[in-house]
Amino acid sequence: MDRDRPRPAGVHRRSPGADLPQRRSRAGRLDRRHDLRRADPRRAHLLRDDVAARRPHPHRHPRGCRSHAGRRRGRDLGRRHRRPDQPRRTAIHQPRKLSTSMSSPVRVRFCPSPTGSPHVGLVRTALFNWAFARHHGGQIVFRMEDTDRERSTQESYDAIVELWRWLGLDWDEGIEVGGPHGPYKQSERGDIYRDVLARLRESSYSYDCFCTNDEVTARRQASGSKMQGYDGFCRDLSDEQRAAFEAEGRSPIVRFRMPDGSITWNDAVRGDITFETENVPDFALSRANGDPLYTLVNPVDDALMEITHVLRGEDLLSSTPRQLALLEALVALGVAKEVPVYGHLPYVMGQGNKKLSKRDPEAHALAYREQGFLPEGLLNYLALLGWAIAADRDIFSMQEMLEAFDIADVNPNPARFDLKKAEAINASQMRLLTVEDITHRALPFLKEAGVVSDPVSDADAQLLELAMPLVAERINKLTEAAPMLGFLFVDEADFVRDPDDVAKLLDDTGRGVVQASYDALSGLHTWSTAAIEEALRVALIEGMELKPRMAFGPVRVAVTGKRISPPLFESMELLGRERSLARLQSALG
RNA sequence: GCCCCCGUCGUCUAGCGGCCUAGGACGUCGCCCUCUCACGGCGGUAACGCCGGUUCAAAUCCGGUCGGGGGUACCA
Repeated sequence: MDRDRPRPAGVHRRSPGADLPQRRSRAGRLDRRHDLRRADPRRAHLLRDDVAARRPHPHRHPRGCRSHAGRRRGRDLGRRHRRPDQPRRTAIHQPRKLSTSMSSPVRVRFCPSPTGSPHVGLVRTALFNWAFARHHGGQIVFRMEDTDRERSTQESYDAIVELWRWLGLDWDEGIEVGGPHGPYKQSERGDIYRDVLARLRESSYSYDCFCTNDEVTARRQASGSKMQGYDGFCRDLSDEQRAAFEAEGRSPIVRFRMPDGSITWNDAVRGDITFETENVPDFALSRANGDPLYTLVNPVDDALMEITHVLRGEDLLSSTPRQLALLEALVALGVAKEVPVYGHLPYVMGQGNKKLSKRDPEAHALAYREQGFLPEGLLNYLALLGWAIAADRDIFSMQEMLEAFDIADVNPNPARFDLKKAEAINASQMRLLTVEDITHRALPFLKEAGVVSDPVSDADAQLLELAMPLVAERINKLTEAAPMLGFLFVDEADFVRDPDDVAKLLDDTGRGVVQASYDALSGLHTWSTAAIEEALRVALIEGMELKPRMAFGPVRVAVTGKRISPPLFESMELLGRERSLARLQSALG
């Protein structure tokens, strides 16, 4: 075996600048940039603003352009039970010059699976793709990965589209809008996959495999191998062996033949990542019934849709060497033009140290809309999970984000989803809105809660316009407007007071305060905020020598029904003399 | 087991060898404002996982270690 042979220098992956250390730290992105800057200040700038977008071939060091002559070939690590007399494939997986011109436009994709309720991690990934593409003036393709017939649902599909539209994550081609690379639902691309699969089978990049899982496991156990995954048994089947399997009635799956050697790519978020392919078993491209698998369709569609940058979740990182190898095969077969740049975004974690799962209530993105979040608020918060616009600032618009966004600035470590902070960010975004805007956005919630009529009557609209300034500045979510405004809109017959608040504040003392208030207000000439306040202060603070807190509490409960309300005097002005006095009266029992 | 990723306050982050007795935000605690709530203002709390190495100088570079996470499918 040649396993002990020293590796040729510069094999496949090392940079020409051998003096430059291969750095890997928690801020790998910084190291990359630093290296680049040192290498050539002019390029450092380029990289930051343009090239980071359009990194060279993923198998090359960013400083790129190394010939692959010295690349390790045919390194046999003894895996896959290859017999010594068998020929060894060495030609595949030979990196080649690819047409990754700096000027080719950025193309990214959203590619959710319509299974279940869309997850905030999915939204964060989409947001970074969006910001990246928009920053570079690129295009976004929206593809629906619905190959899993069992789990894909129309409800989920609709929820995703609705969510994306609500968030304003727009796309240039894909589902719902069409485009030149359609269809954009994988379930409608069966012919394409069949065709690609056929070409792969004709080539030596793949082979038919007749093994069952149990057989593979049994062989692993028998050999004492600790490796997991497929063992390469069917790699070089003779015609006789093949015929024997077929005679047994077995139908094969198509397996990709992983090349020897190592695979390195320059991850847009993490820097160089290398896998020895001995640790990457041959993988299935299709089921025995011919159905293509994700392992095939995802890279094929990226290739066919001419995706230049694949920014996806960290959970897919370990499948990247397989995809890269397949993509290179597809390039060799003329199916793909080039291999995209890959970048792996960190996880969004939930409570504890687990990836936020669909079981966690915080995971459901659409729930935030129902809870009264602004799309700006959710997006702003999600952007903060792994990215920062500046050292001392975390409130920004999507416009500001797309201007500032650089994928190389994305922090590779996983982030925990913090609902409190999400709410605080949302609150800050809320304060940036005008009262008119908040009114407009709160309207569906007010209708839903039955506070205003639907459609809104003129009277309700008028009152709302006067009342919203009182609440707009004190709510942190859209849903908080309804409970604050209810007392103003409710019919007198339906007006009720919170029993707890009544018990606490409308005791004997409280009723005395209400009586005094009634007396002070019933004769008031002008029913205005200032006049009401003046009258009550004279009667309660000066007359009864009450602390303001003690004085106005009972009045508040009497008039608004709650301990917590918009400012009292303004509220009473809006409510009007008659209704205010009637409520004071009715509170007396 | 094997492979890969990640490691700065409780949480999200800034940090690009000296601007760091480590900055901001959320949370939390205290105070102020105040008719409730919310907003707003002021102040406090709290972190470079550990051990080596390189260097005049390390949160930052290198190695190791420990810890966390993911993958290891005819799922995606």
